[in-house]
Amino acid sequence: MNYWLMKSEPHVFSIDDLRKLGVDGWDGVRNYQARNYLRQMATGDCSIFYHSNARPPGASGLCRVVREAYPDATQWDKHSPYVDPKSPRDKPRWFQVDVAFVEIFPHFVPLDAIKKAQALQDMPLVKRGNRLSVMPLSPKHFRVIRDMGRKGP
DNA sequence: GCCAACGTTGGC
DNA sequence: GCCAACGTTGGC
Repeated sequence: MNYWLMKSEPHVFSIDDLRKLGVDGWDGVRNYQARNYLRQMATGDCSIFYHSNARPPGASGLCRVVREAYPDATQWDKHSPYVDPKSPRDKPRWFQVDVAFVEIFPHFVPLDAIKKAQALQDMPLVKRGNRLSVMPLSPKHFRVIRDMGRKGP
């Protein structure tokens, strides 16, 4: 069982949107390293749902991988903002997984609090210049953020 | 293969 | 809106 953190801009897709849908495809990832992480995900893996470009940014809840990586159809959709005309049909560049809603944290965990938590100092998220939208978490980091979200400060 | 120009991310 | 830190692109 692996743990992840996945970023979404809540004005595009929020944890509340996922709650309403139950399950949704995590498409639109257009960074090779993030794509590689998507391909490492296994059914049952748990992920922190992180709200980026928000006020404040932070961890809003949990989701779970329910379908492993398969080609992201938006790469061939001319009308999609995520279209990639150079991606070959027979050798797709971009992949997505499907995730299911698990929970919304009763206590949203702002980035600020993540930065202040002693146990989270070595997380990739708080390292300078990290812009990855999908990243692995250690079990400890996952647990600490989850517990902050459930119990509050 | 180098690297300048350009585009994107995302916190502030 | 600003800008640091990247990643990507394309000319050479």
